[in-house]
Amino acid sequence: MARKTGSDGQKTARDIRSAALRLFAEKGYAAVSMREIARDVGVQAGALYLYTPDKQSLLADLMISHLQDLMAAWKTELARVEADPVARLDCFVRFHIRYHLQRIDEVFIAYMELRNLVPENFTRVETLRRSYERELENILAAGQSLGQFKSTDTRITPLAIIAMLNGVMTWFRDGGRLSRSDIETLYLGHVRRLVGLA
Amino acid sequence: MARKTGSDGQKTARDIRSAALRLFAEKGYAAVSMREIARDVGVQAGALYLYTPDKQSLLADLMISHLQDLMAAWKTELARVEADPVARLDCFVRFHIRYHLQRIDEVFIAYMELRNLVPENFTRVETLRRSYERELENILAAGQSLGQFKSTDTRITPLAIIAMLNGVMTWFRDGGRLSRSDIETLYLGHVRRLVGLA
DNA sequence: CTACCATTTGAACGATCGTTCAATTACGGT
DNA sequence: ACCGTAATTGAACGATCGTTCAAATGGTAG
Repeated sequence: MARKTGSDGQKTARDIRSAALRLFAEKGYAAVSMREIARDVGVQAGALYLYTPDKQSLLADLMISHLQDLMAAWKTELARVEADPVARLDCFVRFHIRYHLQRIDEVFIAYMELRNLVPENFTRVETLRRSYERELENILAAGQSLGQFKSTDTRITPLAIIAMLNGVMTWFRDGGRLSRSDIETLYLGHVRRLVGLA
Repeated sequence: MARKTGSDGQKTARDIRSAALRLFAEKGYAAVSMREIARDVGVQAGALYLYTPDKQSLLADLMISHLQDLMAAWKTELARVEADPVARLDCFVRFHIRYHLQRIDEVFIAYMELRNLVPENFTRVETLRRSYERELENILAAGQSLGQFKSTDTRITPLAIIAMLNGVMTWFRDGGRLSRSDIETLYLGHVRRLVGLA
């Protein structure tokens, strides 16, 4: 028994990625076997290797894709906003929350599975994260130089803000007391005050 | 060959805990074998079972102990502070950063290894975390009712603050540009502004 | 219809895992 | 010195892991 009726390589590829993403986020990379991913997709473990060279590449690819997509999406969003640092900060906060709340599993692995990357992949992921963080740094630096934001450490304050925003992804669930829009607004308030805006 | 000269059960117990803590934090629970922990300590894997019923108990114990110690330490600290919410908030922020910067591995596993707990242990850990979070909630609620802090969501704002504080543990290293005391002061500034102070 | 490529299976390899337990040795108290 | 308990070893069990690959089957184009 081999190839099955109706098999579709492109669909299988997508299914593998999405199963891996979900299972890695839920149980952790090391705790999820290739057999478990395969079972979830409905194939045998050996089939996965037609789509990924190995387990590590599967994880790295998921993480790197996420960060690249994030950056591309941010750039698109940024292009729609006026150059004013206050408007950009608002935009960043809302974007970050909205984008990540739609990709909770990606956020999880992007932050929690760094330990499972081999050095080369770790470096690539770190570099991508760093460039995203630098976007917020630039906004804060511009706002501070215009006297709009309080003068703070422009390397540390962005880290603080992003950590705070990312915290949402650990507890938020649709159907709770607060809507996604509520969260955006609440956290925008936190951030605005934190940087010294009303 | 069996018991070795100079063996000391109490020392071995301590060594096992500290090796497990370090390795779990560094590589993740699922990625670390009992053999690796044993090797680190200088015994065989079978020896670990004199000290812990199983691997899961080792993890759960590390996490639960940490949270219990944290709460005890916080209560001790709190007893030294006047009842003023502003003073208490300051105290909480400095305490949280100082305490956790001395226990980076514990923080790591307390947040990153929840997924690897069996339901019963998960519940116990969640309960302990929740009671710590409630301490900050109480401070904020008191400060808001006295008009000292801006009126915000007293469930969400503490989560935001703790997430932000915990972010420090992912990047701080001694010997960098900022000292621990610098970090405390910087983050206290963030938090004070965030709650509408200063 | 045929040939070729795509897709999948299932068996197997070498490796490691969590855990158990009988045997061995060390230590301390009487 | 002797005995009982503590501490450790090392072998082994049953299980699972990541990965490879030859064989088998499906689908499509000419």
